[in-house]
Amino acid sequence: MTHPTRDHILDAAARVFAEHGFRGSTTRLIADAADVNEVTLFRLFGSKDALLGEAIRTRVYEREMPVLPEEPGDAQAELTAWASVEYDNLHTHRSSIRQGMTELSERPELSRCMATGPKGSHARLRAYFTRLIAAGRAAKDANPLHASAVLLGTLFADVMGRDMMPETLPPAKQAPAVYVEFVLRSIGYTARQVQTRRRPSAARPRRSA
Amino acid sequence: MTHPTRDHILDAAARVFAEHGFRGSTTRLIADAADVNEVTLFRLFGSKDALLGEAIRTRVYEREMPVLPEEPGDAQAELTAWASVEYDNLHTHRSSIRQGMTELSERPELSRCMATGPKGSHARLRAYFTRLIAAGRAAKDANPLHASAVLLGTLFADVMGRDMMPETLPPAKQAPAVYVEFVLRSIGYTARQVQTRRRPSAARPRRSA
DNA sequence: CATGAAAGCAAGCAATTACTTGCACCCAAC
DNA sequence: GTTGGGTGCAAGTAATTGCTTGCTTTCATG
Repeated sequence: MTHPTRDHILDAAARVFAEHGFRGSTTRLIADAADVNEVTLFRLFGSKDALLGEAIRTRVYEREMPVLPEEPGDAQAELTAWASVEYDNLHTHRSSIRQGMTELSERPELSRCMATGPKGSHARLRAYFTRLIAAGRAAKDANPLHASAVLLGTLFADVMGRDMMPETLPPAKQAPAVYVEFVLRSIGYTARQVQTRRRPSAARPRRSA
Repeated sequence: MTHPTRDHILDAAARVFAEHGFRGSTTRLIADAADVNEVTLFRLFGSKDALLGEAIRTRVYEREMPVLPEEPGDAQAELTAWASVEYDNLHTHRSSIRQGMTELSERPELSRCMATGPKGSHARLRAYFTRLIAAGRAAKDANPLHASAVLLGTLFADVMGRDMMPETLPPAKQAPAVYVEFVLRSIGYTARQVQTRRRPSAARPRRSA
């Protein structure tokens, strides 16, 4: 209970930042949003830079990322589940992400913490595709980096563009599933049961080793 | 020659906007970039809003868009050519596009002119895929809206993300071709010569009707 | 050369903004 | 009860920013 208002202020600062960006987030605006006196901001955080820096780091970029199974089972289902979480994540933070992207040129110190999330997602996704291909469940000449770039890129672009032009996109509820299916088709994914049909009743794929 | 400096100033304003956004584009900064006196800006354009509004409209969003043939011929080649132009376009204006996206909430009047470009691209692309499918050159159950959303989205995301995390993307020079091939695979595209192999020496596809 | 439109220059104004200071207040712990 | 850490409040400061004003300079045209 040393600082009961710190979290509260950081939340408010992150909200204001998402809406107005760095320059637009005046200390008055943040203080009003947090319902504290403007002076309190400076006493607790020292400066606007420090406050917004901590707010952005802790409320936007240090979020948990979904994981993919080590060993691919039902790839369609697993990737759809993964993509849905990623999609919701992106959607929730779309304003902050937009603002953060434009701030990159003026605040390069944010660059590293901004990129870690997507980089991690890409690494996990590419590894998953690599395993899928190695297991012979997708075309041998399929390129896992391309598949990952396309799937992640499409999710990202959907979230960024939907507000402005929703009619150019599939319905939001189906979007992750649609994109996953599209990508799996391209890499020539074959479902497990088809692959292992010879063995009797292999309907339920084994869990990861 | 009524206003020899107008164009010059608009160019400079667009450059400053791309780097600093609306709030960051002070009239002093624009005047310096255009190498004119600050007062001239107000005499010629009236206000910062009017100046930047015209600059953004004319220098960023009223650009020419590449076209696709009415009748699909060599879809791989045609789409790659189209995507390359679109990609370069996006790349050239990526900073302005980023800035514009964040400004949407505060300057909704820009929304319409921001969306026309991508909406047009999407419409053309979807129509092209529709014809390709109707011509029996792609899977009958392929969805042209999905294909268009994925291809455009991937191009967009590539351009937006490459500065920050290039290692998660294919090399820039190959990117458009890679994405086109990936999408064509997914919709089960079959090249013309394969389709019309029965007729003798139909190597060169006919031009559009 | 004379004229007039357009640009430059110096100065300033009012509003905003990040940040500071000094003081009063509240409330839990000793 | 009193002490003390944290907060609110009022006021202020220096810098920035959009925009204006008054005047001088430039320069192509008649």
